[in-house]
Amino acid sequence: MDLKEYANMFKAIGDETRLFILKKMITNDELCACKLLEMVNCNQSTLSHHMKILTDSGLVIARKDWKWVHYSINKEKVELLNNYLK
Amino acid sequence: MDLKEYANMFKAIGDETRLFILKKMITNDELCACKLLEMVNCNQSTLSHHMKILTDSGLVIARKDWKWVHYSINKEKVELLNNYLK
DNA sequence: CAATCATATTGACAAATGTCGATGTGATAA
DNA sequence: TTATCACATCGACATTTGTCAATATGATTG
Repeated sequence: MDLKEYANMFKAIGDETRLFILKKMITNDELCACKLLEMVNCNQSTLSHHMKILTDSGLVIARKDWKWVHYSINKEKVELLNNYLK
Repeated sequence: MDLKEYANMFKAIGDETRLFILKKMITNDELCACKLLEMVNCNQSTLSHHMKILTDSGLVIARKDWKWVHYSINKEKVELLNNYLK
């Protein structure tokens, strides 16, 4: 975990929609894409794009189950982020 | 402090150069622009631009003294950021 | 097989971003 | 006054970003 990766994680949540999603995921354990789509007020492809950025950053984990994808927080990475500016 | 402001703070440090600067400022109390310029490996106007983004976000405070501008962490805001994802 | 479902990918676009050189500003010094 | 200093602003540019409609994928169901 170097500076670049941290910057990338901060960038991932430096967007209102994605920060909203991450907040929801903190209190919801797991959420599938369709549930998120109801909450988020954007296009399905846009949501998919946002989720890719969040998972690529490492902050979010995607778990495929049947036809659904369940997203959850990567607690370890969020913890690292919370401690990085101390 | 609403979602938008938080997203904006995260975005401010979602850039490698600016995250580097903020990290330096955590361990250095106050730094003037010219000191930062030595550390950062970018153009003076570029640095000025980055500092504006950091101060606009609220994470950094600028104090003008003679011809120098001294930048320092806004501890309160950084603390809020550290607690936002819990 | 064809149809449906949840999600991903593609292509396109306007808007935002990071960067630089050049210039402006406002204060101090000679 | 002119020159210098520290920093900000402007103008330009290539790159990245967020967004959507359309289409693709891959698994399930009829």
